[in-house]
Amino acid sequence: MEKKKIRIKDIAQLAGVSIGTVDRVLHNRGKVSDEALQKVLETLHQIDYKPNLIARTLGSKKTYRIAVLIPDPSLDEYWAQSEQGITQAETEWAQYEFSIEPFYFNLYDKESFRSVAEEVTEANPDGILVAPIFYHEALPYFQKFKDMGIPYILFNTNIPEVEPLSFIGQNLYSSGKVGAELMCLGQGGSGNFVVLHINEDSHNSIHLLEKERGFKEYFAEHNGTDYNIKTLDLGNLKETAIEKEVENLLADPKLKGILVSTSKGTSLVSSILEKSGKKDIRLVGYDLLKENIHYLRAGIIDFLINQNPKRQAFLGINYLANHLLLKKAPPHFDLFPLEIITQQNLESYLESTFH
Amino acid sequence: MEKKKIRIKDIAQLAGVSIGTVDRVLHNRGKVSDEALQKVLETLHQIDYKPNLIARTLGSKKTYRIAVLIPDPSLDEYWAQSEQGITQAETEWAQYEFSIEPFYFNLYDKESFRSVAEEVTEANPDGILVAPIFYHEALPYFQKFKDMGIPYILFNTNIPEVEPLSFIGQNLYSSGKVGAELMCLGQGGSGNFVVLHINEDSHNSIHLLEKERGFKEYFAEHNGTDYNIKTLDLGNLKETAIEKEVENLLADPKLKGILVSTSKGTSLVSSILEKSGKKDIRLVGYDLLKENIHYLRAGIIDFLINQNPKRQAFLGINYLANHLLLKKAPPHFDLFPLEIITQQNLESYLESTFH
DNA sequence: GTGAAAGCGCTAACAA
DNA sequence: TTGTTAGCGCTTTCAC
Repeated sequence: MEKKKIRIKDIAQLAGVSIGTVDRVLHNRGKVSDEALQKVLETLHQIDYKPNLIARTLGSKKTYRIAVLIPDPSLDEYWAQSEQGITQAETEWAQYEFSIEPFYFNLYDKESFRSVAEEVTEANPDGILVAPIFYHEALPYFQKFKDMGIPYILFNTNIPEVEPLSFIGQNLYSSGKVGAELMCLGQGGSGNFVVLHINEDSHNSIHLLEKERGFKEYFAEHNGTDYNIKTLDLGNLKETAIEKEVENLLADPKLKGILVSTSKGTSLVSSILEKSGKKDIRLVGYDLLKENIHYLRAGIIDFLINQNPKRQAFLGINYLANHLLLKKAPPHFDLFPLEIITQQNLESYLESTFH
Repeated sequence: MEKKKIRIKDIAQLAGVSIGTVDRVLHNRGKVSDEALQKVLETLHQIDYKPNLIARTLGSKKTYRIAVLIPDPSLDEYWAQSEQGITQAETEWAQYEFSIEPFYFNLYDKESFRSVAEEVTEANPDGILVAPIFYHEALPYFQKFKDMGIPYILFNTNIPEVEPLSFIGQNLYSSGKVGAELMCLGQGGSGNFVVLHINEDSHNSIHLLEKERGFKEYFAEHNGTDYNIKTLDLGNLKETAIEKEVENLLADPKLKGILVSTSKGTSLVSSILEKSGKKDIRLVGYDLLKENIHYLRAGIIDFLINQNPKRQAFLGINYLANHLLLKKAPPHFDLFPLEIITQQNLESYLESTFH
């Protein structure tokens, strides 16, 4: 049971070489003669050496630089919450040699993503945390990062084929199903239902389409034929135009419920629904934005699904830091639970440490 | 922006004393003259010193011992989940010199709590994590721990008057309200509803009574007079007797729903309800036990409220470790969100790293 | 190619 | 009561 720890010094002694040589072998850096190499490798085989990571980081003066590539937090409350998570992780790691360099792109501008991603490659960081919401624009950069040997972690939106070190986020297909379940809860599944995409380019974002797919699948699984699902994509319209469209929807007497696929869109639709005075439309949306909290309390929004952007980003930095500093591999996937927020459990989410 | 790190050495220089003295002040160990003390405290005030924990653990050979005082995990699935959280925390802190010593008592035997708590005091650990489910039996031990200067953190059940370093758990009053909300969702609030306490000594546990209080309060706030709430305490009965009682309940044609206040009780009631064949009774219970998961999937249970025992225990160890190692104060309260589990979001909870 | 030696920031033992 | 110093295990530099 009681294994005494083996140090580099011990290996050196056993192999009959110096500490420096062992170090060179362990990290294959510097030049080592074949003879020495063999001796060290052999003793390494015979024993179970576990490097003391604490000593390693203390001894090394390297400071790691992590780049964060996300939408500009000052333009969007959802991303502001992500940024909070990053800041929190930053302070927790402050004692070590870490620096976090933010790179913000415009949520509505693919070009800006491109140019900012370019800056990231120029900065040549030791690790990257990125929310790749523009699929096509992001792809080539991951190839670059890979070529440069820079590890990257994705959050919010996954692109499995770029093989990130880790993905942090939710299963959006399931998310859509949960949305549908909440839609039907207690009111049956018959009538007209709408999925609303607002404020993002839904064609380019698997993101929203996945939610839509799950939503429809739930109905297909659970209901007869007595329902109708409509999808509306208001991504490119101005606010007044969106308002018109939503009002049109609400005019439908058979409309039973709306799922809004984005957090910001949820606020917008809530305000329109409130103005309309209609009380019997079930509204399900996303995330604990200020306005959404307000409308949930007011009973306009019936349910929110929480994506927990703050914690997503927080864990992203944590995983990267652990990987770089302690060579500790993060999970390949960290899929967050699909948290359902209602009037009654809302406060418990707001009070708890991580929301 | 660019804060360079402050070392003990720097403080010593600024204060005009030696690093030994600074160390003594920081940890108030050894003797320090008032004059030196003042000088050091003053410079400490002026700067923001963050000790390098890596260097500290490397330099120190102290190994901290944390005692964990909880119900025997092998006798109860809920507590088995707590234990998992402890194990996980243990591995995360493994690199530092930490050891965790478990002390298990019998969930159904107050005497065993007493004797095991006695063992804890004899072990004289550096910190204690405890789930004080027996109120009266626990009280005197906290006094002892306090006298011995051992910090303790409570989870699951709070006893504010013993002034723990931290409490980790849920607001049970709100939990009862959420239970009531889920009870009424989509089916209105009229009819007969029951709160069932099973398998624990509810008189001695504020725990369950708080949930009950919240449950009733919700109805008082939201409904007219067209409802009826009954409380049933089956704590001391045998399984067959419980079964009888529940069957009696189910015979009531006006019965609309049941809230079961314990996780184990939830399983039991589910099996009875399933056998009865009644499909229209709404059942709300607690926690992701294996059986509960089964009954939720089968549609017998409509909603589960997740208390997240694993994470509660995990954070307990974490807070203790941070306190001991980093002198970092944990939050006085860490109130967990009241997570609502449905058929559709269940998998996302099971898949996610922390459940 | 290799070994020796000086740190990294902190603790703890020792001398003064 | 105070200052000095030798580690902790590893990295990194610098002679040889």
